Amino acid sequence: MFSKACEYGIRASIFIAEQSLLDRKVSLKDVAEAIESPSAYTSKILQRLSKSNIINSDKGPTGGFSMDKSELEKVKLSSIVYAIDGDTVYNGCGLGLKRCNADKPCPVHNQFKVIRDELKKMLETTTVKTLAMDFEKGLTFLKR
Amino acid sequence: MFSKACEYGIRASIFIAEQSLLDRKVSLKDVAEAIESPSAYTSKILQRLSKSNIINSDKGPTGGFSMDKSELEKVKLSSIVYAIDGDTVYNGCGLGLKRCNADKPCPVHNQFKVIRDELKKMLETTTVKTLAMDFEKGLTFLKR
DNA sequence: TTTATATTGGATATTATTGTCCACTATTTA
DNA sequence: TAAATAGTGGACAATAATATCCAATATAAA
Ligand code: FES
Ligand code: FES
Repeated sequence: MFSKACEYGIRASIFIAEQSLLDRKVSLKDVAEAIESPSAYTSKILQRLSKSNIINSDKGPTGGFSMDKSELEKVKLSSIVYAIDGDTVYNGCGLGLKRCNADKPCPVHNQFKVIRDELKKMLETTTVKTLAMDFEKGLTFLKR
Repeated sequence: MFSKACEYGIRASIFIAEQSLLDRKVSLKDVAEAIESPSAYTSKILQRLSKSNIINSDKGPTGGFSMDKSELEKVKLSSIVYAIDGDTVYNGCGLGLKRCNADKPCPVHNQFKVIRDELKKMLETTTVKTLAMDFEKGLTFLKR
C-alpha cells in the first residue's frame, strides 16, 4: 500500500504530534525508538517531512523535531503520503498501466476506483491530531 | 498495492482466460506481447500460477497456456493475488507493524480496516471470467 | 568564544525486487 | 527416431528500496 519510508513517516508524525501536544520537542533518537525504526533512515524521512513543512526541525542543543500545535488539525494523512510517496496512490493504475485512465481503463479500473476513492477520502479526512490523541490515550500503538 | 509480479499475473490471467473462451491456447510470447511485459519474467509468474492450478501449461509444439472454460468463473482475483503476493494484502498492517492486530492496533487500524475489507470483498467477488469478457468486448485494456 | 549537541547531506552498503540468459526436458510431428 | 517447438528451472544481472556511516553545519549554553 505505502512504501516503508511512508509508513515510518506516518508513524513518526504521529509520535511527534503527540509529544508536541505535550509541548515536548523530540530528538531523532526519540523518534526512532518510539516507532522502532532505523534511525539514520528515519532521519532522511524527517528531512523530507521538514522540507514539506509538515514538521519543524531545529538544530543544536535543545533542538529536535516538533509540530505547531495550532496547525496540527490541519495536517491530514494525505499530506504525509504525498510528501513521501508522491501521487502514485492517487493516480497509479491497479494493474500497473502507466497511469489510471478512465478513457482506456484496465480490466479492474471500475472495481479499483471504488477502493481508491475510499482510500482518498480516508487520507483526506484523517488528521494527525486525532491519531495522536488516540495514541496519547494508549488506545493505539506505534510499535510492537 | 500489488507487486509488479502480481500485476503481470493478473493481466496475464485475464488474457489467457479471454483466449481460452475462444478455445485458443497462447504461448509465452503471446502473453508477453498482449500485456506488454518482459517475457522471461512473465514466464516465472506463469509457472507460479500453473503450480497454483490457476492456469494450465502444456509443453511441446501445440503447447502453451490455457484455462479450463468450465472453471473460469470460479477463479477469483483473490486466488491470483494470493498465489503471487501471499497474504500480505489480507494480514499486513497499514503502518508496517508485524501484522494487523486489532488487540494492539496501530493508529490507522480502524480506518484501514474499512479499506481492506472493501478490497477483500472486491478480490473475492471479482472473477477472471467477467474481466476477460469485458476485455473481449474491447471495453478494457491490458496495455497502453 | 569554546564546547557540546543535534540535524543535514552526501557517499556508500545491503537487500529485495525485477528482469535476463541459457541449457534442459517434455512433447508433437515428420 | 530425428527434428522442431514450447515450457522449466537454475544461475545470474540490473535496478530500486531500504539502511548505514561520517564529516559538515547550525545553535545553545557555559
Ligand atoms: S486504469 Fe487501471 S485502475 Fe484505472
Ligand atoms: S494494526 Fe495496523 S492496520 Fe491493523
